[in-house]
Amino acid sequence: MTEVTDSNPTDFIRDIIDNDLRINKNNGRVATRFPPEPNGYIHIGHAKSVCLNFGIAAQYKGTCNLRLDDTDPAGESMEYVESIIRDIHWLGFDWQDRLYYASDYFEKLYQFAVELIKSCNAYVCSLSPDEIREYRGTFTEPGKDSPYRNRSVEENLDLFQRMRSGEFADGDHVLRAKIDMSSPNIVMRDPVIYRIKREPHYRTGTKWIIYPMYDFAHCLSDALEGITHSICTLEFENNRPLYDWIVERLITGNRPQQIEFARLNLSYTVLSKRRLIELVEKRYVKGWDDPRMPTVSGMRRRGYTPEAIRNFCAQIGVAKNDNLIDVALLEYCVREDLNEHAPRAMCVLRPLRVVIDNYPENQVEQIECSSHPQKPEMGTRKIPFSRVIYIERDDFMENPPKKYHRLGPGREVRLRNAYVIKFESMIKDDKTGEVMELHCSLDPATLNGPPVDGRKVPGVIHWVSAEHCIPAEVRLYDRLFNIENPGSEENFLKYLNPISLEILTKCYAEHNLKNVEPGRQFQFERLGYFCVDAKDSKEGKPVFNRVVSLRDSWAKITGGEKK
RNA sequence: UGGGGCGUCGUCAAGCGGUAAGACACAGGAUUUUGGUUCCUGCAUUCGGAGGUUCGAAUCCUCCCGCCCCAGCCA
Repeated sequence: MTEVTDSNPTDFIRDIIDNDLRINKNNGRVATRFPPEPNGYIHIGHAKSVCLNFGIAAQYKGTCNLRLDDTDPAGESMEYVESIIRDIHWLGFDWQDRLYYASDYFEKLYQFAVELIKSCNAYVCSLSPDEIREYRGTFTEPGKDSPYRNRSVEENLDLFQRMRSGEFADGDHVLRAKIDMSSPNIVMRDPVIYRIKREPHYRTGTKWIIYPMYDFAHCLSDALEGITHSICTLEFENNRPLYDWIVERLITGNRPQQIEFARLNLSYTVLSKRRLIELVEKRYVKGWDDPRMPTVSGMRRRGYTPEAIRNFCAQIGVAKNDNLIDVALLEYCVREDLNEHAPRAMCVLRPLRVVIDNYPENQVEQIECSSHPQKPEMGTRKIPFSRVIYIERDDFMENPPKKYHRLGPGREVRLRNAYVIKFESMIKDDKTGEVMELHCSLDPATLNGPPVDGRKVPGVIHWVSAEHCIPAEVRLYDRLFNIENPGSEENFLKYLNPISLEILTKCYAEHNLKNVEPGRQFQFERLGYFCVDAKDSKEGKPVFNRVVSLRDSWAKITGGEKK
């Protein structure tokens, strides 16, 4: 885990906290929590919330708890809990000993429910699910009171106890808060707060047959933990009156305050858990950590850094406007971080063989080059140069367009960190006409400086020595969807990008990349930032994931076709 | 349709009655052995619209328009 030292942003939530502190609310205490349900992996949208909650705690010298909101056994599992813990730690945040589970509060929550029954604020309702819906009314018509609304406290207590002990089938009864069936806010029309569900819970097993609903469990969990500011997303705004209603009746002293902000939407991807689960389960991606996924584990495997993600979250801000953040901002944030920290290397993705005719057959020269052009402190490495090298296929064009700076008939280019070479001839495949090999000559005086006669060589291309390079697999990723806002489409799968992954198996990398640490990032010069895949790399045969390409102003000029 | 929320540059987002920050994107230019980095420069006379209050309004008032959320025994 890295220590978070990012500077503090400002937003409307921090304004509220500043004001609370000014009036000494909660005795100047600030306590937040991040409350995921362990039914999926967390994604970049959760990261926004993680940065907000943990960031506020750090800024105000308060605390932020991690609480697993596991009140619905369906779909929840320890695998998800473990992934959430791993991902938040990786992002750079820590909750010390404050790891909590809503399921640890089940007994307390049950007692709270009993209390609510005793104060005539809750009742057992025996309507069927369909009937409950009918009785609820609509946006324009008020609901009707349940015929069970006025059961006696004794009967309610008895029934609720028997719900717990397993006397009834799922759906036979529920516990409801007794509020107002004619409330214009549908959430307040006697909401269900406990249901019978015969489903084993990943932590409590078969101990419980009834489970509290979110609205009941969440606010009380906050209160039990002494949370001061309960930050959640906008869709819970309608639930805030219920949050307050419950807390007012059951909690004395300091009560937590719910504050809502707009969830993150990112262009060209989806962030709803339902849709991400669908991508995983229907195998459109290779798992939750597929490098194309916007999950934290997917981004980690892709090669994103925690710093980049945190900085992104700081850049996008916190407000209440619906938003669709341009994925270009995320890419900017990784480039910014990796440009600073990733050592440079050379790798040829689509090799073209080049023979330097005037270079001696058995000569090998070790060229020392820096690992970072602006940071000498990052050191140097040696790269062998020899008679036969590989260059990138599209760094040669037989009929180059105007302004093309690379190799072509009659042209010269600089080999990065090495000599200037000049095109002499090419060998083509008789049948296909494809260029198979180039023959060039080098200018021996150009290793450490420009040509002595003062001629300009505008192009620089990367290369590897054929004899010394190592084979590598490189995976190029593109956006998962080909429309800006797939999340707004019901049939979002229709817009999956068919070429979101391109696997190149015949790449050649400089020999220094032979045994690299999984998870390490490099800049492959002129191409982009690449990360050693932590799962599929083999000893001496690394697999590289492209994190993000370099900005490419040449591609912009030529129409931006993908490399 | 009842309720709740939101409308400031292409995308985010400051602004809290004193005359529109910043970031990304975009467009130019300089430097460059990465068509990278870095560095300059440009980019809302106007804040969803219309009225009103005021010496002065994105900020206050009124009406209108648009978008999002809520009718799970999900969270």
